[in-house]
Amino acid sequence: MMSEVEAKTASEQTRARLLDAAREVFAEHNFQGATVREICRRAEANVAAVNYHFGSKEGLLAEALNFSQLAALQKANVQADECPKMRLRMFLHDFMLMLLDEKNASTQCRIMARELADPTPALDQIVSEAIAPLHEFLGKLLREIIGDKVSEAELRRCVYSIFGQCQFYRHSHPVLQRLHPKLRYDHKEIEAIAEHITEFSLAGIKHLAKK
Amino acid sequence: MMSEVEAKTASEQTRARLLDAAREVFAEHNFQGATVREICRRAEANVAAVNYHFGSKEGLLAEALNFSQLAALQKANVQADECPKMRLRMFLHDFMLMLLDEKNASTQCRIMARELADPTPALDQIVSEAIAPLHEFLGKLLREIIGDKVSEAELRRCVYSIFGQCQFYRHSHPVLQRLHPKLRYDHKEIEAIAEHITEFSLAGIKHLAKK
DNA sequence: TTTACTTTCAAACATGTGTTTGATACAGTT
DNA sequence: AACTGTATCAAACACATGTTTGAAAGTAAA
Repeated sequence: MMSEVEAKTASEQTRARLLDAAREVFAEHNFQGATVREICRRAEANVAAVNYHFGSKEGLLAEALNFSQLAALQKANVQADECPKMRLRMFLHDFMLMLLDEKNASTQCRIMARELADPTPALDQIVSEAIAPLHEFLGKLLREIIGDKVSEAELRRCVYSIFGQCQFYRHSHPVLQRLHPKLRYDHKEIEAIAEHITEFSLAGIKHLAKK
Repeated sequence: MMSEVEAKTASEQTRARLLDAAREVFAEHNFQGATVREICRRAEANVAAVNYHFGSKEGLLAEALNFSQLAALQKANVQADECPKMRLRMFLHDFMLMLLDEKNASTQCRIMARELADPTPALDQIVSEAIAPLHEFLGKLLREIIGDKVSEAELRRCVYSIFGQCQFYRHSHPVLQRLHPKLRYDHKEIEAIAEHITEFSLAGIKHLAKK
């Protein structure tokens, strides 16, 4: 995930530290709940630093967003020399790892999840830069599997069905933890989840294709 | 959905007005974002009323939660004289109506969705009183369809797959609105969604059962 | 070194928050 | 009518928030 603190000047370093800290705090609390003071405390910067470098708390959030990992995932998938079903399996595997692996930089996903629940102006940016391309990507992939018999509206609902299953494990994590306290999102569990979603969804898709 | 303002004494009426207003405001903002002053303004009560009648903002939230509609839905479904597949279809239809119909009292669902994103002590109550029974209900229903060949863990993932699809339309509503501004959750659309989830999921379940 | 500019800092500002207070109005009982 | 416990109210309290300010420290070119 690479931290950003490798810049040059002292000013650039504080900027980078602020961005790192902001990603952490925005991932832990929603926009309203995250405080500038907490971010600055973790970045070891003065409270005024956020407004000096980013204009406002909102400006900081906008710059803290980073979708490069998500874009890379899609690019690698498109370039992979595999059949559509296999690419769906690969995508769900990589996507769920990104979504659930705690050691990884899923901070971006967490921030996005919080924006869904309580939108700020940043959601427009997230939708146009990250979610819309992602939905288009999966739509095209499903179209390769499903053929031309299925309407555009039905295809879209299949995309929703898949992302819905994926996001459930992130959104409902607080609930699942209470229902099954032993639950841990380790590598093995994540792969089992991805495999389940793949099988479940492929069956659903095929059924709709031949109906 | 029946408002609660039909009580006896003046004190009970303000209590009821406060609860109604609280459900509205908690549904619109998350717990932190909802302000006592806004609730009291809508209830046409004094700011001190919340603490007088409910002890605190948290106490108000705890009393504002109400899962009777959800429980009634399950009870009716269990008592229905239909085959399991048909009961799944009925459940998803009713559940999605409850989840998405804006005219209906989906305020409870909205509050629950907000608690998922940013848990407060009320989430424990929500999980034990509403979500755990709901998951158990759907688990039993799926077991009737899927038979005994599938492990408990796989069955649970099927439950997750279904609820994931359902919740997606609520959680991601802000996103879907931006992606497809013409989208409206009218009765017809909700029924189409429920039908899609039913077909998609039944295919997924059957596939896992015979694997 | 001097100068001009950028960056940091402690403090203050303005506002919004949940909660408390003490007085006042109201209800029902005697 | 007088009394008593309850409910309402405006005001204040205590605290947290994002942001601004003006001075101090730092930086780099002349």
